[in-house]
Amino acid sequence: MTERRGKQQRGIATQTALIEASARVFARMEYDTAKLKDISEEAGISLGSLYFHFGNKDDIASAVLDEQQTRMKTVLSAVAEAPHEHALAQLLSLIDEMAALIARDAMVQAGIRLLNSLPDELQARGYGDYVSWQEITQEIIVAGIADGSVTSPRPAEELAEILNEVFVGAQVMSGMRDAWASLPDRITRVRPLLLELFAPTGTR
Amino acid sequence: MTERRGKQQRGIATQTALIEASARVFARMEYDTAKLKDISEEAGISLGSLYFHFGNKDDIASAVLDEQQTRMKTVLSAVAEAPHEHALAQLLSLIDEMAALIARDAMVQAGIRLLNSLPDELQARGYGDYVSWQEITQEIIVAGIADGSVTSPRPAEELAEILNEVFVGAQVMSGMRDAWASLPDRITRVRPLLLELFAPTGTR
Amino acid sequence: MTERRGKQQRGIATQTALIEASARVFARMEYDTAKLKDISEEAGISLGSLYFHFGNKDDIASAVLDEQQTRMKTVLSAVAEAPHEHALAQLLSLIDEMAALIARDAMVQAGIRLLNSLPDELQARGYGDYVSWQEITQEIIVAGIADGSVTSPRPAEELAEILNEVFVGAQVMSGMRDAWASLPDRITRVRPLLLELFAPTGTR
Amino acid sequence: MTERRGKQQRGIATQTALIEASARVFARMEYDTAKLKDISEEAGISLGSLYFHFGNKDDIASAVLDEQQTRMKTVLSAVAEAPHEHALAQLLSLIDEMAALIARDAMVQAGIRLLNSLPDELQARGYGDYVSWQEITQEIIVAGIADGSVTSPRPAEELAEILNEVFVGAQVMSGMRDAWASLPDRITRVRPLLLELFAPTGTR
DNA sequence: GATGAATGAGAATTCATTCAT
DNA sequence: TATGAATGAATTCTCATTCAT
Repeated sequence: MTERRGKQQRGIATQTALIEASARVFARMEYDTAKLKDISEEAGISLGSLYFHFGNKDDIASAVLDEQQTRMKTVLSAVAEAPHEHALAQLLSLIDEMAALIARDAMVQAGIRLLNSLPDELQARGYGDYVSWQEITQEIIVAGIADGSVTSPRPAEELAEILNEVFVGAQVMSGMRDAWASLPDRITRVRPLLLELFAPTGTR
Repeated sequence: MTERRGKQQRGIATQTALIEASARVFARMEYDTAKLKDISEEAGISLGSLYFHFGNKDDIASAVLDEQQTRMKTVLSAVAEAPHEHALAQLLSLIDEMAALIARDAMVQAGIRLLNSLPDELQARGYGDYVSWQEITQEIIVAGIADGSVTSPRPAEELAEILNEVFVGAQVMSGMRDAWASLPDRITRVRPLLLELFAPTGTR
Repeated sequence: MTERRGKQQRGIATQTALIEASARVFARMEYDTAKLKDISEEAGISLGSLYFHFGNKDDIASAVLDEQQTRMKTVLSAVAEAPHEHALAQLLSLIDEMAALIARDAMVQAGIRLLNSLPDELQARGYGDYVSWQEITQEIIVAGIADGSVTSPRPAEELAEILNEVFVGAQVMSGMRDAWASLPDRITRVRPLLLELFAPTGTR
Repeated sequence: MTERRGKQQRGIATQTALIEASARVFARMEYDTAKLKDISEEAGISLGSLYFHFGNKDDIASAVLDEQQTRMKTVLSAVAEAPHEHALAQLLSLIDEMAALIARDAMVQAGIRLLNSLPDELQARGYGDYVSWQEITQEIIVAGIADGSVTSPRPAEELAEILNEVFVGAQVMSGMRDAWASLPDRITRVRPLLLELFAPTGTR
């Protein structure tokens, strides 16, 4: 019994190591560019073992994407539960936290890069879409409109879309330039623009 | 003479067809995902012929990137030569024209996508960088500061960087959603933000 | 431990089989004429496996050349350690042994043939040269001059060069005519000439 | 008529240029290593034209080999017709002349190299063999035995074979080291050995 | 669970040869 | 005659996946 548990634990450790190595690799290069050998070498674990734990390349990417979503949701929940003056403050806080997460977590970086280079089968599995993130921000924006912190006359959907664009732009540029290290700074830098977006000067 | 020209023309026609087919393929998928057979089939030209005109996959990507740069420079020159009230107007016009170009031209779309999926050797050849574009916009911004149309207290470099972020964000989102068709609209939509960026309300 | 050794052994066995099959193929035809499929079929091992063990065609040729050198050095050492009346006897013995080795060992035959058909990259790796063999014989000749067994007034370097020519001539002819089978006989046949070379009649 | 003759002349000039370019290329590398494009570039003549004049790669090699034989026969005849004290002198003279020819004539160099790297079909066409050369020298040796200039007790065939070996050895070494430039010197250097071969000291 | 080895289905690339002009 | 272009049949090489231990 103890032995079995030992084995299980060992297996889980391997699996974790593999997912983390995958994240590091996928954060560096596209899906097709990343070779399973790169991953097994990055993890220091044999290719055979990789296949014991994951059925194929797609599954590994899925695992990374799942883990990414988990980590993003954790941040999301934390922000949701923290007290905020109003919805706009919460939204800005969410963006800050998300930027910080991306900057520090290769798993999330990998997920971001994977979204742009996923084969069709995986796209179909429901990854490969910014939709859910956009829905979340949109909800907060709606709340902001309700509580008066968002005064822009634009519809919530459009605001969410624009926010997304700006955020993605900062992500892409920081991803290209310095492996996302500069993302938090970049976000800080565009905050005035976002404020103007959500609460234009004339309307405040 | 005519004979020679005839042969050259045929070759040039094939080469052009190949570059355009490559552009369509690279606009759809990453460098590694795109197979040379995809290109040769898209062009209706044999793989062998492809290799007669281009030495290898890298060379084809290079040719696409070269042609992209040519087309972007054409638009750039046109905007530079057109009369504008002031530098800021010129900058906004440039962005509009560039968005329109991207939306309609697979060559430019391919170039954009290639920038994110280029193998190292090609990166080294001087592609793979937004730098030159950023320098161009920065120059115009400097002119705008000089002629008073840009009133933001931020340094020109930072303004250029932020503009770039917003533009790239719109590119990426439109690229994912609808093959860049919505890019011009997206740019139109963020214009107020850009105005606020370059000429903040309090400073106008 | 046993398990690991078992796996390694299997791999080594395959590798050995591949090198030996390569030797047989390269002994029969030039580098460019030999196809990797010839080798993999000769070895009864898949092309993929060949690439698992050797990165490319050059590496296989290198492996063959390395093994050839090893085998030649083995003979060399054996002759060096065996007792001889004088250096000239040792030299003649070395030539005999080398001829016998060439006649019986496809690895060495392959190496010989490869030397004439190696691509430039491999030439550069230090193969593709008779120099070291010539240096060895030259050293023995110098010893022969010292111990009086070599009485020719020619400089040692020239003697080594001429010896080399005669030896190579016999190699080439036997290689063309009967896959090196006749080499030992040919060497025996030219012995009087070699004696005359090292100890001319008038000087003995 | 004149026009036709003009055209024919032009064609012959092209053909000659092609054969000579082929010779230069084949003198540098093996049959399989030499690419038809190498030849057409060396000649400065298009690949298409090459195929107009020669049916395929084999035919080009054949043409080179034919021309080589012509040139060797010319030297042979010249030596045969020149007056000599005795057959041995003629033989040595023949070897000298042949060495000089090889050293200066890329066509002959090409032929030599081709002999070792010819595909089977060409071997079958009667090239690929030193036999005829050996027969020629053997005949002279027989004459030498008859006129007393060759005093070796060895049979003529063996003498011819050994001569061949030594000559080939010198060819190969000079071919590898300096594109056959040193061949005449090498031949001069081994002359005492050859004398000893044909007229051993004790028998003169 | 884990590993090194093996495999086959592509993918990139080469090149003798043919074609259209 | 001559040429640039085109082609297809190899050939080398890659890599996700499977296998044996």
